[in-house]
Amino acid sequence: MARTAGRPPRSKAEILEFRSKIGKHALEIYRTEGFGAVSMRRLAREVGCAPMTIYAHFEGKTDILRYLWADVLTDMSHDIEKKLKSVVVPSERLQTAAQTFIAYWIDHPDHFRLVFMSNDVTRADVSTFVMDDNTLAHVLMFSDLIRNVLPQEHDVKMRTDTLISGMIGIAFCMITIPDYPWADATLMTKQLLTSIIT
Amino acid sequence: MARTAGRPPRSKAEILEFRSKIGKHALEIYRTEGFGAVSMRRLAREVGCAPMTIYAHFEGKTDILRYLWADVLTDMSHDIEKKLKSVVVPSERLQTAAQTFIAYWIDHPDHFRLVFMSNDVTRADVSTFVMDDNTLAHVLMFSDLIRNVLPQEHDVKMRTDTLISGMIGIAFCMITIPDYPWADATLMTKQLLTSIIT
DNA sequence: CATTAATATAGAACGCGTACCAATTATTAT
DNA sequence: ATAATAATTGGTACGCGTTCTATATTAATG
Repeated sequence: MARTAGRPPRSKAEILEFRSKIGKHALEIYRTEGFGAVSMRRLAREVGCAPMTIYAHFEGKTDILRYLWADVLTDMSHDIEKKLKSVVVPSERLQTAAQTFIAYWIDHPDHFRLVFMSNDVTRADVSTFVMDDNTLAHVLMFSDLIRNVLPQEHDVKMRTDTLISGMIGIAFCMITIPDYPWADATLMTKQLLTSIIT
Repeated sequence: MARTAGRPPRSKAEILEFRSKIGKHALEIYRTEGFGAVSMRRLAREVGCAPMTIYAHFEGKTDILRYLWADVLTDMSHDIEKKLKSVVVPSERLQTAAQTFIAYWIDHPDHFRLVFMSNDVTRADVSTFVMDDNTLAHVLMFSDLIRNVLPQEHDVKMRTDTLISGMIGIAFCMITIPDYPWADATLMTKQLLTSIIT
Protein backbone atom coordinates (compact mmCIF):
# COMPACT_ATOMS: atom_id res chain seq x y z
CA MET A 1 0.00 0.00 0.00
CA ALA A 2 2.07 2.86 -1.29
CA ARG A 3 1.55 5.79 1.04
CA THR A 4 1.57 9.22 -0.48
CA ALA A 5 4.66 11.31 -0.05
CA GLY A 6 5.04 13.89 2.66
CA ARG A 7 5.29 13.99 6.38
CA PRO A 8 3.17 11.30 7.97
CA PRO A 9 0.45 12.14 10.47
CA ARG A 10 1.38 12.14 14.10
CA SER A 11 1.50 8.71 15.58
CA LYS A 12 -1.09 7.77 18.16
CA ALA A 13 1.64 7.79 20.78
CA GLU A 14 2.83 11.27 19.89
CA ILE A 15 -0.69 12.63 20.13
CA LEU A 16 -1.24 11.07 23.52
CA GLU A 17 2.11 12.28 24.77
CA PHE A 18 1.45 15.86 23.82
CA ARG A 19 -2.05 15.77 25.24
CA SER A 20 -0.89 14.36 28.53
CA LYS A 21 1.91 16.91 28.69
CA ILE A 22 -0.61 19.70 28.36
CA GLY A 23 -2.85 17.99 30.89
CA LYS A 24 0.03 17.67 33.32
CA HIS A 25 0.81 21.36 33.16
CA ALA A 26 -2.85 22.28 33.44
CA LEU A 27 -3.11 20.17 36.57
CA GLU A 28 -0.01 21.81 37.98
CA ILE A 29 -1.38 25.29 37.44
CA TYR A 30 -4.79 24.31 38.72
CA ARG A 31 -3.37 22.80 41.91
CA THR A 32 -1.13 25.69 42.80
CA GLU A 33 -3.04 28.71 41.57
CA GLY A 34 -6.57 27.55 41.12
CA PHE A 35 -8.93 27.23 38.27
CA GLY A 36 -8.88 30.80 37.06
CA ALA A 37 -5.17 30.66 36.35
CA VAL A 38 -5.50 27.96 33.74
CA SER A 39 -5.55 29.68 30.37
CA MET A 40 -4.63 28.67 26.87
CA ARG A 41 -2.00 31.36 26.48
CA ARG A 42 -0.31 30.55 29.74
CA LEU A 43 -0.48 26.84 29.10
CA ALA A 44 1.28 27.38 25.79
CA ARG A 45 3.88 29.58 27.48
CA GLU A 46 4.68 27.02 30.13
CA VAL A 47 4.69 24.04 27.81
CA GLY A 48 6.80 25.95 25.35
CA CYS A 49 4.70 26.00 22.27
CA ALA A 50 2.63 28.51 20.38
CA PRO A 51 -0.89 29.04 21.69
CA MET A 52 -2.37 27.89 18.42
CA THR A 53 -0.51 24.62 18.50
CA ILE A 54 -2.68 23.51 21.37
CA TYR A 55 -5.71 23.85 19.17
CA ALA A 56 -4.22 21.24 16.91
CA HIS A 57 -4.42 18.75 19.75
CA PHE A 58 -7.46 19.90 21.69
CA GLU A 59 -10.87 21.01 20.63
CA GLY A 60 -10.74 23.89 23.04
CA LYS A 61 -10.29 24.72 26.66
CA THR A 62 -13.05 22.45 27.90
CA ASP A 63 -11.30 19.58 26.20
CA ILE A 64 -8.24 20.32 28.28
CA LEU A 65 -10.13 20.66 31.52
CA ARG A 66 -11.32 17.11 31.17
CA TYR A 67 -7.79 16.12 32.07
CA LEU A 68 -8.35 17.62 35.49
CA TRP A 69 -11.46 15.62 36.15
CA ALA A 70 -9.71 12.36 36.72
CA ASP A 71 -7.72 14.00 39.48
CA VAL A 72 -10.80 15.25 41.25
CA LEU A 73 -12.82 12.09 40.76
CA THR A 74 -10.16 9.80 42.19
CA ASP A 75 -9.80 12.17 45.10
CA MET A 76 -13.49 11.84 45.77
CA SER A 77 -13.37 8.10 45.32
CA HIS A 78 -10.69 7.82 47.95
CA ASP A 79 -12.92 9.68 50.35
CA ILE A 80 -15.72 7.20 49.77
CA GLU A 81 -13.51 4.13 49.96
CA LYS A 82 -12.00 5.34 53.19
CA LYS A 83 -15.42 5.77 54.75
CA LEU A 84 -16.69 2.45 53.44
CA LYS A 85 -13.91 0.48 55.10
CA SER A 86 -15.61 0.40 58.46
CA VAL A 87 -19.11 -0.24 57.15
CA VAL A 88 -20.39 -3.69 56.29
CA VAL A 89 -24.18 -3.60 56.23
CA PRO A 90 -25.21 -3.05 52.59
CA SER A 91 -27.82 -0.42 53.30
CA GLU A 92 -25.40 1.46 55.51
CA ARG A 93 -22.71 1.21 52.86
CA LEU A 94 -25.03 2.81 50.33
CA GLN A 95 -25.98 5.46 52.82
CA THR A 96 -22.36 6.22 53.67
CA ALA A 97 -21.29 6.37 50.05
CA ALA A 98 -24.09 8.74 49.14
CA GLN A 99 -23.46 11.01 52.10
CA THR A 100 -19.74 11.11 51.40
CA PHE A 101 -20.34 11.77 47.72
CA ILE A 102 -22.49 14.78 48.44
CA ALA A 103 -20.32 16.02 51.27
CA TYR A 104 -17.29 15.96 49.00
CA TRP A 105 -18.84 18.31 46.48
CA ILE A 106 -20.23 20.62 49.11
CA ASP A 107 -16.84 20.77 50.76
CA HIS A 108 -15.13 21.37 47.43
CA PRO A 109 -17.49 23.54 45.42
CA ASP A 110 -14.72 24.63 43.08
CA HIS A 111 -14.10 21.01 42.18
CA PHE A 112 -17.77 20.59 41.48
CA ARG A 113 -17.80 23.57 39.17
CA LEU A 114 -14.71 22.30 37.44
CA VAL A 115 -16.16 18.89 36.71
CA PHE A 116 -19.79 19.68 36.11
CA MET A 117 -19.93 23.31 35.13
CA SER A 118 -16.74 24.08 33.26
CA ASN A 119 -18.48 24.71 30.01
CA ASP A 120 -19.11 27.83 28.07
CA VAL A 121 -22.71 28.89 28.09
CA THR A 122 -22.27 30.30 24.63
CA ARG A 123 -21.01 26.97 23.36
CA ALA A 124 -23.96 25.04 24.65
CA ASP A 125 -24.10 22.80 21.60
CA VAL A 126 -20.83 21.12 22.43
CA SER A 127 -21.21 18.25 24.80
CA THR A 128 -19.63 19.23 28.07
CA PHE A 129 -19.27 15.99 29.84
CA VAL A 130 -17.84 12.94 28.19
CA MET A 131 -18.06 9.72 30.13
CA ASP A 132 -14.81 7.86 30.09
CA ASP A 133 -14.11 4.50 31.67
CA ASN A 134 -12.84 6.09 34.83
CA THR A 135 -15.96 8.14 35.33
CA LEU A 136 -18.14 5.19 34.50
CA ALA A 137 -16.48 3.21 37.27
CA HIS A 138 -17.93 5.57 39.86
CA VAL A 139 -21.38 5.03 38.47
CA LEU A 140 -20.90 1.30 38.61
CA MET A 141 -19.85 1.52 42.23
CA PHE A 142 -23.21 2.98 43.19
CA SER A 143 -24.87 0.43 40.98
CA ASP A 144 -23.21 -2.34 42.93
CA LEU A 145 -24.06 -0.78 46.26
CA ILE A 146 -27.71 -0.64 45.26
CA ARG A 147 -27.65 -4.18 43.98
CA ASN A 148 -26.29 -5.35 47.31
CA VAL A 149 -29.21 -3.77 49.08
CA LEU A 150 -31.80 -4.99 46.60
CA PRO A 151 -30.42 -8.30 45.33
CA GLN A 152 -33.45 -9.37 43.35
CA GLU A 153 -34.39 -5.99 41.99
CA HIS A 154 -34.13 -5.52 38.25
CA ASP A 155 -34.61 -1.76 38.06
CA VAL A 156 -31.10 -1.19 39.29
CA LYS A 157 -29.99 1.00 36.41
CA MET A 158 -32.96 3.33 36.71
CA ARG A 159 -32.51 3.52 40.45
CA THR A 160 -28.82 4.18 40.06
CA ASP A 161 -29.40 6.99 37.60
CA THR A 162 -32.05 8.50 39.84
CA LEU A 163 -29.73 8.37 42.81
CA ILE A 164 -26.79 9.87 40.96
CA SER A 165 -28.73 12.68 39.36
CA GLY A 166 -30.46 13.28 42.67
CA MET A 167 -27.18 13.48 44.55
CA ILE A 168 -25.67 15.76 41.95
CA GLY A 169 -28.82 17.85 42.13
CA ILE A 170 -28.51 18.29 45.89
CA ALA A 171 -24.88 19.28 45.59
CA PHE A 172 -25.58 21.50 42.61
CA CYS A 173 -28.39 23.35 44.35
CA MET A 174 -26.57 23.88 47.61
CA ILE A 175 -23.50 25.16 45.77
CA THR A 176 -25.09 27.42 43.20
CA ILE A 177 -28.04 28.66 45.26
CA PRO A 178 -26.46 29.19 48.66
CA ASP A 179 -28.80 32.03 49.57
CA TYR A 180 -31.79 29.77 49.76
CA PRO A 181 -32.16 28.11 53.16
CA TRP A 182 -31.93 24.52 52.00
CA ALA A 183 -32.87 21.75 54.35
CA ASP A 184 -30.02 19.77 55.84
CA ALA A 185 -28.10 17.94 53.15
CA THR A 186 -27.82 14.79 55.22
CA LEU A 187 -31.55 14.63 55.70
CA MET A 188 -32.25 15.29 52.04
CA THR A 189 -29.86 12.53 51.09
CA LYS A 190 -31.63 10.17 53.43
CA GLN A 191 -34.94 11.18 51.96
CA LEU A 192 -33.61 10.62 48.48
CA LEU A 193 -32.34 7.19 49.42
CA THR A 194 -35.70 6.06 50.67
CA SER A 195 -36.95 6.28 47.10
CA ILE A 196 -34.05 4.25 45.78
CA ILE A 197 -34.26 1.32 48.15
CA THR A 198 -38.03 0.90 48.17
CA MET B 1 -31.63 68.18 57.91
CA ALA B 2 -28.85 70.00 56.14
CA ARG B 3 -27.68 67.79 53.33
CA THR B 4 -24.21 68.28 52.01
CA ALA B 5 -23.84 70.21 48.80
CA GLY B 6 -23.44 68.52 45.45
CA ARG B 7 -25.50 66.38 43.18
CA PRO B 8 -27.77 64.10 45.14
CA PRO B 9 -27.62 60.35 44.74
CA ARG B 10 -29.92 58.76 42.21
CA SER B 11 -33.38 58.25 43.53
CA LYS B 12 -34.59 54.71 44.08
CA ALA B 13 -36.92 55.14 41.13
CA GLU B 14 -34.16 56.30 38.80
CA ILE B 15 -32.04 53.33 39.68
CA LEU B 16 -34.88 50.91 39.10
CA GLU B 17 -35.78 52.55 35.82
CA PHE B 18 -32.29 52.30 34.44
CA ARG B 19 -31.93 48.72 35.57
CA SER B 20 -35.18 47.67 34.03
CA LYS B 21 -34.29 49.47 30.82
CA ILE B 22 -31.09 47.47 30.58
CA GLY B 23 -33.00 44.33 31.47
CA LYS B 24 -35.56 45.03 28.79
CA HIS B 25 -32.92 45.37 26.10
CA ALA B 26 -31.10 42.29 27.33
CA LEU B 27 -34.32 40.33 27.07
CA GLU B 28 -34.90 41.66 23.58
CA ILE B 29 -31.47 40.58 22.40
CA TYR B 30 -31.75 37.26 24.14
CA ARG B 31 -35.12 36.50 22.58
CA THR B 32 -34.15 37.36 19.04
CA GLU B 33 -30.53 36.34 18.85
CA GLY B 34 -29.96 34.02 21.72
CA PHE B 35 -27.85 34.06 24.79
CA GLY B 36 -24.46 34.48 23.19
CA ALA B 37 -25.46 37.80 21.65
CA VAL B 38 -25.99 39.48 25.00
CA SER B 39 -22.84 41.40 25.80
CA MET B 40 -22.03 44.42 27.89
CA ARG B 41 -20.66 46.41 24.98
CA ARG B 42 -23.63 45.74 22.77
CA LEU B 43 -26.06 46.39 25.58
CA ALA B 44 -24.48 49.77 26.13
CA ARG B 45 -24.58 50.49 22.41
CA GLU B 46 -28.28 49.70 22.12
CA VAL B 47 -29.31 51.44 25.29
CA GLY B 48 -27.28 54.43 24.30
CA CYS B 49 -24.86 54.80 27.15
CA ALA B 50 -21.20 54.21 27.71
CA PRO B 51 -20.23 50.64 28.53
CA MET B 52 -18.85 51.74 31.84
CA THR B 53 -22.08 53.35 32.92
CA ILE B 54 -23.65 49.92 33.16
CA TYR B 55 -21.13 48.96 35.76
CA ALA B 56 -22.42 51.79 37.91
CA HIS B 57 -25.80 50.10 38.02
CA PHE B 58 -24.92 46.41 37.85
CA GLU B 59 -22.32 44.33 39.55
CA GLY B 60 -21.49 42.60 36.32
CA LYS B 61 -22.96 40.58 33.55
CA THR B 62 -24.46 37.92 35.80
CA ASP B 63 -26.32 40.63 37.61
CA ILE B 64 -27.93 41.61 34.33
CA LEU B 65 -28.79 38.08 33.33
CA ARG B 66 -30.91 37.75 36.43
CA TYR B 67 -33.38 40.00 34.66
CA LEU B 68 -33.90 37.27 32.10
CA TRP B 69 -34.75 34.65 34.67
CA ALA B 70 -38.18 35.97 35.44
CA ASP B 71 -39.10 35.61 31.80
CA VAL B 72 -38.03 32.00 31.68
CA LEU B 73 -39.53 31.09 35.03
CA THR B 74 -42.98 32.48 34.23
CA ASP B 75 -42.84 30.69 30.90
CA MET B 76 -42.21 27.45 32.74
CA SER B 77 -44.90 28.23 35.28
CA HIS B 78 -47.44 28.67 32.53
CA ASP B 79 -46.56 25.23 31.21
CA ILE B 80 -47.22 23.71 34.60
CA GLU B 81 -50.43 25.63 35.22
CA LYS B 82 -51.76 24.63 31.84
CA LYS B 83 -51.13 20.97 32.55
CA LEU B 84 -52.55 21.18 36.05
CA LYS B 85 -55.92 22.48 34.88
CA SER B 86 -57.21 19.06 33.95
CA VAL B 87 -55.82 17.25 36.98
CA VAL B 88 -57.58 17.18 40.32
CA VAL B 89 -56.22 14.29 42.36
CA PRO B 90 -53.50 15.74 44.61
CA SER B 91 -50.97 12.98 43.98
CA GLU B 92 -51.51 13.26 40.26
CA ARG B 93 -51.17 17.02 40.43
CA LEU B 94 -47.81 16.66 42.11
CA GLN B 95 -46.78 14.07 39.57
CA THR B 96 -47.86 16.25 36.65
CA ALA B 97 -46.15 19.34 38.01
CA ALA B 98 -42.90 17.49 38.53
CA GLN B 99 -42.95 15.89 35.11
CA THR B 100 -43.73 19.18 33.41
CA PHE B 101 -41.04 20.96 35.38
CA ILE B 102 -38.38 18.52 34.25
CA ALA B 103 -39.69 18.31 30.71
CA TYR B 104 -39.52 22.05 30.39
CA TRP B 105 -35.82 22.20 31.16
CA ILE B 106 -34.99 19.23 28.99
CA ASP B 107 -36.91 20.80 26.12
CA HIS B 108 -35.22 24.15 26.70
CA PRO B 109 -31.67 23.37 27.76
CA ASP B 110 -30.50 26.86 26.85
CA HIS B 111 -32.99 28.28 29.32
CA PHE B 112 -31.71 25.94 31.96
CA ARG B 113 -28.14 27.04 31.38
CA LEU B 114 -29.23 30.64 31.48
CA VAL B 115 -30.97 30.34 34.82
CA PHE B 116 -28.81 27.83 36.63
CA MET B 117 -25.43 27.95 34.98
CA SER B 118 -24.91 31.50 33.83
CA ASN B 119 -22.09 32.15 36.20
CA ASP B 120 -18.43 32.56 35.64
CA VAL B 121 -16.40 29.66 36.90
CA THR B 122 -13.58 32.03 37.69
CA ARG B 123 -15.87 34.15 39.84
CA ALA B 124 -17.10 31.26 41.92
CA ASP B 125 -17.07 33.32 45.08
CA VAL B 126 -19.94 35.50 43.94
CA SER B 127 -23.30 34.00 44.63
CA THR B 128 -24.87 33.09 41.33
CA PHE B 129 -28.45 32.60 42.17
CA VAL B 130 -30.39 35.07 44.23
CA MET B 131 -33.85 34.03 45.31
CA ASP B 132 -36.35 36.75 44.70
CA ASP B 133 -40.04 36.63 45.56
CA ASN B 134 -40.93 35.45 42.09
CA THR B 135 -38.57 32.52 42.23
CA LEU B 136 -39.67 31.69 45.72
CA ALA B 137 -43.25 31.42 44.51
CA HIS B 138 -42.35 28.42 42.37
CA VAL B 139 -40.86 26.70 45.35
CA LEU B 140 -43.97 27.38 47.34
CA MET B 141 -46.12 25.87 44.62
CA PHE B 142 -44.39 22.54 45.00
CA SER B 143 -44.60 22.93 48.73
CA ASP B 144 -48.38 23.28 48.46
CA LEU B 145 -48.68 20.37 46.09
CA ILE B 146 -46.84 18.16 48.54
CA ARG B 147 -48.88 19.40 51.45
CA ASN B 148 -52.03 18.48 49.60
CA VAL B 149 -50.80 14.95 49.20
CA LEU B 150 -49.54 14.65 52.77
CA PRO B 151 -51.87 16.86 54.82
CA GLN B 152 -50.60 15.88 58.23
CA GLU B 153 -46.94 15.66 57.36
CA HIS B 154 -44.63 18.15 59.01
CA ASP B 155 -41.49 17.46 57.00
CA VAL B 156 -42.87 19.33 54.06
CA LYS B 157 -40.00 21.74 53.70
CA MET B 158 -37.38 19.04 53.67
CA ARG B 159 -39.39 17.01 51.21
CA THR B 160 -39.91 20.04 49.01
CA ASP B 161 -36.23 20.83 48.94
CA THR B 162 -35.36 17.23 48.18
CA LEU B 163 -37.85 17.15 45.34
CA ILE B 164 -36.69 20.41 43.85
CA SER B 165 -33.00 19.64 44.03
CA GLY B 166 -33.75 16.15 42.74
CA MET B 167 -35.70 17.47 39.79
CA ILE B 168 -33.05 20.04 39.00
CA GLY B 169 -30.48 17.27 39.26
CA ILE B 170 -32.29 15.11 36.74
CA ALA B 171 -32.58 17.99 34.31
CA PHE B 172 -29.02 19.08 34.97
CA CYS B 173 -27.59 15.63 34.35
CA MET B 174 -29.56 14.93 31.22
CA ILE B 175 -28.62 18.31 29.78
CA THR B 176 -24.95 18.46 30.66
CA ILE B 177 -24.12 14.77 30.31
CA PRO B 178 -26.07 13.79 27.22
CA ASP B 179 -23.59 11.12 26.20
CA TYR B 180 -24.43 8.93 29.15
CA PRO B 181 -27.44 6.68 28.48
CA TRP B 182 -29.64 7.97 31.26
CA ALA B 183 -32.75 6.06 32.21
CA ASP B 184 -36.03 7.54 31.07
CA ALA B 185 -36.61 10.91 32.69
CA THR B 186 -40.26 10.16 33.36
CA LEU B 187 -39.40 6.99 35.21
CA MET B 188 -36.68 8.69 37.21
CA THR B 189 -39.08 11.43 38.19
CA LYS B 190 -41.59 8.84 39.33
CA GLN B 191 -38.91 7.09 41.30
CA LEU B 192 -37.89 10.34 42.89
CA LEU B 193 -41.47 11.12 43.82
CA THR B 194 -41.91 7.85 45.67
CA SER B 195 -39.51 9.11 48.29
CA ILE B 196 -41.30 12.40 48.65
CA ILE B 197 -44.78 11.10 49.24
CA THR B 198 -43.93 8.23 51.57
C1' DC C 1 -23.12 83.18 41.05
C1' DA C 2 -19.60 79.68 42.78
C1' DT C 3 -18.82 75.46 45.16
C1' DT C 4 -19.27 70.65 45.72
C1' DA C 5 -20.46 66.02 45.34
C1' DA C 6 -22.63 62.39 42.45
C1' DT C 7 -22.69 60.67 38.13
C1' DA C 8 -21.54 59.86 33.28
C1' DT C 9 -18.34 59.68 29.77
C1' DA C 10 -14.34 58.55 26.69
C1' DG C 11 -10.41 56.01 26.08
C1' DA C 12 -6.93 52.97 27.02
C1' DA C 13 -5.54 48.75 28.89
C1' DC C 14 -5.37 43.71 30.42
C1' DG C 15 -6.04 38.99 29.62
C1' DC C 16 -9.10 35.94 27.83
C1' DG C 17 -10.87 32.16 24.02
C1' DT C 18 -10.78 31.64 19.46
C1' DA C 19 -10.22 32.23 14.41
C1' DC C 20 -7.53 32.99 10.23
C1' DC C 21 -3.34 32.96 7.45
C1' DA C 22 1.13 33.10 5.57
C1' DA C 23 5.56 31.35 6.38
C1' DT C 24 8.29 27.91 8.08
C1' DT C 25 9.97 23.28 9.60
C1' DA C 26 9.96 18.34 9.62
C1' DT C 27 9.51 14.10 7.46
C1' DT C 28 8.51 11.12 3.95
C1' DA C 29 8.28 8.99 -1.13
C1' DT C 30 10.10 9.65 -5.48
C1' DA D 1 18.23 16.45 -4.12
C1' DT D 2 13.45 17.24 -4.93
C1' DA D 3 8.78 17.37 -4.42
C1' DA D 4 4.95 16.67 -1.49
C1' DT D 5 2.51 16.67 2.68
C1' DA D 6 1.77 17.37 7.77
C1' DA D 7 2.74 20.02 11.65
C1' DT D 8 4.05 24.07 13.82
C1' DT D 9 4.93 28.81 14.15
C1' DG D 10 4.19 33.88 14.41
C1' DG D 11 1.31 37.46 13.76
C1' DT D 12 -2.92 39.69 13.41
C1' DA D 13 -7.52 40.09 14.53
C1' DC D 14 -12.21 40.01 16.83
C1' DG D 15 -15.13 40.45 20.61
C1' DC D 16 -15.49 39.55 25.22
C1' DG D 17 -15.75 41.00 30.68
C1' DT D 18 -13.53 43.95 33.46
C1' DT D 19 -10.57 47.59 35.57
C1' DC D 20 -8.52 52.07 35.64
C1' DT D 21 -7.91 57.00 34.89
C1' DA D 22 -8.98 61.37 33.55
C1' DT D 23 -12.43 64.40 32.09
C1' DA D 24 -16.88 66.13 31.54
C1' DT D 25 -21.70 66.80 33.07
C1' DT D 26 -25.32 67.35 36.30
C1' DA D 27 -27.85 69.17 40.20
C1' DA D 28 -27.99 70.32 44.56
C1' DT D 29 -26.13 73.75 48.53
C1' DG D 30 -23.99 78.06 50.13
